[in-house]
Amino acid sequence: MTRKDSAQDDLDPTRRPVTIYDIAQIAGASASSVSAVLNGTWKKRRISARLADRISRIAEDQGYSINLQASLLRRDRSRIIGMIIPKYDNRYFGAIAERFEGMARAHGLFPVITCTQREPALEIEAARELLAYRAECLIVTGATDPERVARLCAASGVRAINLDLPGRGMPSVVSDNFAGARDLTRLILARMAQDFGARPALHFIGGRAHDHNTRERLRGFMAAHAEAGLTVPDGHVIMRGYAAEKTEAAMSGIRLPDCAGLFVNSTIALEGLVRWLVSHRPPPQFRLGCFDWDPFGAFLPQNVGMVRQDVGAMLAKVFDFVEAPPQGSPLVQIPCVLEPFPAARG
Amino acid sequence: MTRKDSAQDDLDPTRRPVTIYDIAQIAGASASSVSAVLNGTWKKRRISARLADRISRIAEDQGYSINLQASLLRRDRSRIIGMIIPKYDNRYFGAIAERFEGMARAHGLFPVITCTQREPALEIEAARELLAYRAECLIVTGATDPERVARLCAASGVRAINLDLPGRGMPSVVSDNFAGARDLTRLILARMAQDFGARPALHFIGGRAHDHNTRERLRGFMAAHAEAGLTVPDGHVIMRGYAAEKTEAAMSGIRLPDCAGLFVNSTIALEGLVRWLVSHRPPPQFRLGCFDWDPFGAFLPQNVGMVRQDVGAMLAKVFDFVEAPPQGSPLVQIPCVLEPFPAARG
DNA sequence: CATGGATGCTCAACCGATGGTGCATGATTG
DNA sequence: CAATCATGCACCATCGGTTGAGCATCCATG
Repeated sequence: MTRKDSAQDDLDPTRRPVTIYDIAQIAGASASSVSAVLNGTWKKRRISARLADRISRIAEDQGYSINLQASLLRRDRSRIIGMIIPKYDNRYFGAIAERFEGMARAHGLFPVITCTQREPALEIEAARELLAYRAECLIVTGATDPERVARLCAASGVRAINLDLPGRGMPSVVSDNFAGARDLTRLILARMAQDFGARPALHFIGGRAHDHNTRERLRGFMAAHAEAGLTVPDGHVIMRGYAAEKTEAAMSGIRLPDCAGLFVNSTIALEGLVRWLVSHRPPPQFRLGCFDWDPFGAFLPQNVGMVRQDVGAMLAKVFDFVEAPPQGSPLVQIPCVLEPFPAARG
Repeated sequence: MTRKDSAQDDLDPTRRPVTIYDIAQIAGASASSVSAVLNGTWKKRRISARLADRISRIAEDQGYSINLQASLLRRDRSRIIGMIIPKYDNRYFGAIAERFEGMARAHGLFPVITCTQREPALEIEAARELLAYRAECLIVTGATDPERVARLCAASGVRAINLDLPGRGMPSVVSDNFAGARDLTRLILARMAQDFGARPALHFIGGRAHDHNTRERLRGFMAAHAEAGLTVPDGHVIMRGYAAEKTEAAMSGIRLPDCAGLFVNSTIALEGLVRWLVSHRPPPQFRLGCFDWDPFGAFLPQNVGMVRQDVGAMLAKVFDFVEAPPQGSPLVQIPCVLEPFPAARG
């Protein structure tokens, strides 16, 4: 094989990628013509179809790949849309990431997602990096300190949109956590009445006391109790964070009554609960409901229903804001979907 | 507020980001000095600490953010490492994405992940895009056509590493699907013998017949039957794809014997099975095991165990290859971890 | 006081693509 | 046959950093 078969002789790691100058040389044309042909502006620039054809062919068999670094440097828009997200590995955030990518592509944007492990330092770091790549817009999902990120973006003139958690000074799209939690609490109470003829105040487990979503859900939880004429004792609300281990430990630390109902705040907390269930017998009369959805969560026999956040609707709203920046900093609440499970299963 | 408070007066979307030239102007220094100071090479370039300090301070309060597009264009390395992955929204791929990001950052690389929905066209598209961003290396996870991607990368002189599925012509890191499936099959058979005193040939459900992993797992499934002196009837192997709906439909299409054991090939198939279980009664004597792990899968009462792929070990090997490109195209198999669940639960 | 070496900084050529401007040619018109 | 216009292309500045090379200045040395 001679050196000339360009795209074929691989293996050489020192070979630099083909540029428009290489192609210009081969075609006996100028780099600007090559550029025009390859980015589709050749008609406007009055390049002949003959030359356009020749250049396209050469680019093809040289395996040309545009250098977006260079292209974007020159252009005014990067078409990069960034997202920072706490985790990938649960269904809620997994679904957000996946839908976000799909919708971004559908809008002709290049999505870059970074996962920040709920660590404030990583969030800032990730935001900086996305800004350095000149992202046009940043979607800030479930951030611990969205305002800090918002300031960073504002300083660079980049728009930021909050998802999942609200923040001052930027548009936010969140679930209607209050209504979702209230409805779920009602459901658990109703099922307990139906199955056990009793309606004790429920326990609330998981999340962080200062987290907006947890607060809203707790508010809904309380509202449902209030409307049922129930008072929730202090010890019934247990918020030690989102990690599964923390929930597992918390469960070991309390004594549930013989007839108990549990409001589980997130599938991660549910995972902890489920670990606890392996080694401890649940109370004889036991029901639970979970805020957030997981396909397998439905198969816990005591689970009466799950609240599913409407990821599609949330992202649709986010992209509305991307397309048409809103006035001010609206807070949009998207209704959740309550999925009750069939009764009488355990 | 006067116009001079640079980083503070936000809101103006037409404002261009601050460049090293702006800073040079303010500092009364040259752009090259600013560049040297801001990228840490100033000592080597014999810039005085005094000037370095002044420049740093100015950069700080101008809210300077380097334009990586420009920086990377000039440098030889992009430090971008790309990954294409079929989905985010199951625990296996979610864990891969999350670990990958963490490890990439630990190696000083910028991870960019793209999710391809198992669509060959999207895979190629995504690979092209990552190459256009001049990624230094591409991790190809669970691709439907890894060789095509490999050719694309080779043509650009970019290294590609296969993860989860092997491919010719590039290093591959995959699970030891054969051993994992064999061990899981043994476990299911043993539990059925223990619980029901019977050991019928199991059913295998989920996956695609031409998928490498499915083939290997089927081989392990068969090997375990063979060593137990069992023959697997033709109708027992049902491979109609990975989607949950397909598994659900497939389950409705077969009649399980009264004493049945199921090898479920992936948690996605398990999700389908679980949907089927809602509306249909399982056979009176029923056990299952699942290849792939999910925290909630453990709570299906008939589930005797799950095979967990060792994502940490797989990615560690991948990054070994990233750091030190191997000779040739080795295929590394990483052992899976079988997690048996406590017996006597249903 | 010439010589040599450090010190502190600037100049200018890149990296690869883009697009405004302008120069030849050939075709068309008065 | 000159004037006008369309056609087909090339030239070159530019985007924002990076970096080899080089120019002053200052201090120490013989």
